[in-house]
Amino acid sequence: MLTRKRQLLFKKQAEIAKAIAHPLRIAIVDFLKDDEQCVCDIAVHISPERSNVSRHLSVMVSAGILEYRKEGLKVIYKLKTPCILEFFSCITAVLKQQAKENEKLLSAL
Amino acid sequence: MLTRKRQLLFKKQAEIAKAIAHPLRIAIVDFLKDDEQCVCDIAVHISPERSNVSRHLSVMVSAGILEYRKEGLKVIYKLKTPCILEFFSCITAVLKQQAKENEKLLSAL
DNA sequence: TTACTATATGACTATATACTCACATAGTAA
DNA sequence: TTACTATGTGAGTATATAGTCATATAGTAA
Repeated sequence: MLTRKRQLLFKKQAEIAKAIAHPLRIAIVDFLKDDEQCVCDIAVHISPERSNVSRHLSVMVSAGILEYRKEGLKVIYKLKTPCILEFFSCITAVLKQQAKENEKLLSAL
Repeated sequence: MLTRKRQLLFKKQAEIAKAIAHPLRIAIVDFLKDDEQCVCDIAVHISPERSNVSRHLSVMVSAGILEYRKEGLKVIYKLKTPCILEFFSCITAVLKQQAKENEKLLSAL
């Protein structure tokens, strides 16, 4: 059985993974990959529902994925742990494999 | 705004991320990192609730993270996309950074 | 001060997810 | 056939998450 210590580790890891596991949040992370951005620009780029964007941003801040600074009226978010981006290269690999399998299946029909 | 195509991509990526984002599922992936394992051993190692373990396994199979084969009565699961493991090294980096910050905060009190 | 802009949050509803129990299925062995 | 073992699933409840609207806060500018 798992030790308490390992259980705690897996729980923490799951919290971080959960904080990424949403289409809009992934879109936000992708949008932030090169540069920090204000909520205003994130909203324009990702989704017009400001309050929803705010919530998604705060989920990722709580999880330690993003950080922000205030500049006048604007709040500017940026990736705190850019290695998150590597995660997507793996996910993309999973998706490619799935596509390959579907292709195989299709050609067998 | 996001194109439909990119929205679809982010949705797919989120599905895969969601399939990992659970403490038990992470524990299972970790348990499978070196070798394939039957449900019986996974249950012994991770959690005694067989039906719950079954469900978590099927979530990850649907997402394309795991695959399985049957051998007699046993069903043996293995990682289909081992790059998932790299994901954890990033998550661990996030956790380490958080720990460092907490330390800093503590020493400032 | 008032009016304005950018962002965050409370409260609510809708939906998704996790867990549990009982039962079903499928393979094994007598 | 019956009895057994390993695994999966239906149905229910409990909990978590997402999205929306209205409102609050904080900074700016007149």
